[in-house]
Amino acid sequence: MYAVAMTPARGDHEARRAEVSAAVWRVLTERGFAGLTLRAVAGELGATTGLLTHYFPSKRALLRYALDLLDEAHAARPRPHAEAAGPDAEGLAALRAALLDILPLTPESAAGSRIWVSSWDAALADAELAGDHAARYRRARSRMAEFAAAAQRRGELRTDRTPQDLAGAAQSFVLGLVVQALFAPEEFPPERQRSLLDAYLADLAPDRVGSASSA
Amino acid sequence: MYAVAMTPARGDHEARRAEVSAAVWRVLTERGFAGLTLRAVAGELGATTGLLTHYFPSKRALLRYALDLLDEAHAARPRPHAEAAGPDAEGLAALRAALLDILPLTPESAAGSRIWVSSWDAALADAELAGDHAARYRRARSRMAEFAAAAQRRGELRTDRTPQDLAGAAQSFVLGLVVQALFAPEEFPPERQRSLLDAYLADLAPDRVGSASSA
DNA sequence: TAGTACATAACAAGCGTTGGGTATGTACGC
DNA sequence: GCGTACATACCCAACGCTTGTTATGTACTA
Repeated sequence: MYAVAMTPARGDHEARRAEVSAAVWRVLTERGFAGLTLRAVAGELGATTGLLTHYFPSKRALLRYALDLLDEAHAARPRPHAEAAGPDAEGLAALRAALLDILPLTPESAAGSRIWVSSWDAALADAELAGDHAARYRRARSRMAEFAAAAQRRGELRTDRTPQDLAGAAQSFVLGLVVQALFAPEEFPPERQRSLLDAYLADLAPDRVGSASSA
Repeated sequence: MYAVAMTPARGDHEARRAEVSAAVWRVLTERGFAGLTLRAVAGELGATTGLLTHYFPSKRALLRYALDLLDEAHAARPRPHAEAAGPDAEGLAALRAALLDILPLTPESAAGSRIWVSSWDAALADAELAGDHAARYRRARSRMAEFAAAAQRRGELRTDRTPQDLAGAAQSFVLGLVVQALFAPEEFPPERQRSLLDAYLADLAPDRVGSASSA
């Protein structure tokens, strides 16, 4: 339950930190990094900056924790696409599910995407944040590379590319689609995002022989 | 000539504004948007904030002008890829050239990419800036859609997709590749960016019969 | 009584912006 | 050719405000 608990079991330190992080997310989606101030976060929380400094030593620490938590929450959340593909989906279905999970197909995931895109500026200017991001994307890539390798073994993906190239290319495609969808949501509605992704994946199928024959 | 003229022909208003914009670019590449202050720009220029306010009514105006000028400069710059493909290249070659021009293949274009990615946060929080960006990307997409349509007519691209879908997908792919290259430059060196793009375009070829893709 | 969980208030630093001051031009009547 | 008049191009100093951070006070809990 994500109810807006007034006070979360006084003394529950970790829950309070999570609540603060959620307030950070809200501020980021609404005002971007330029609008992320301690007072804005506190206001979003109905509290004062004194609360924030009680739980976090600095603004940077607060931000890193919020981003970490967002990433974890994304990884741990119920995944409609992954489950639709079956909990132990392998190969192409798993790859497709992983890619779909990145796209801003719902308002909530759009808010999350918005935060990640926004965080790129801060990250590129801060070595530590950049390292966090690089690690995150690398991890996602290697996970997808495993799916791609399995898909190749199953004959679902063309084998004239390495799984790493397939994963890197697919992640590129999806990340770029996220950006475009954020800037032109009416031009890239969920259905089109899905169809573009499926078209992309269809082109990665192994060469079919004789499907349309001509000399 | 891009010499660092000490004073650009006193009275040359526009040249000064361009110089200021260049200083903005430098600050953005080095410190990101969080570090973009009038004092930083002035310091980069060896001047004071008085100079800036003399040429621009506000910081926002200064930023918009700098981004506009960066976009124009990109569009007008000598294009090695476009020229290699021939000045009047059409179809797939033109599309490939346009896509290559977006990738951060050189340190200079990497700096430009860095600025654009950084600007996404500010843009997503500012309707006017977001409009500028959306217009820019839309324009680029429609240009590429024309190339794609020509390529289809020439039999260079598969025809079971609309030119708009092909352009949108290609731009997504390239934008995402830009992001990944910025965060993991050692993993996405220029050669790999190029080969990933070429692999992507190869998959968009019309279905070939019987010729397993040579690789 | 001790400690946690805050609110409150103040701090110095830095921000965008403003306005006054000062050179350095250009225009023009003489 | 020269002095006056005015505009341009800046520097400099200061304004009011916001920022992250710190210190202090206070209520509640155990």
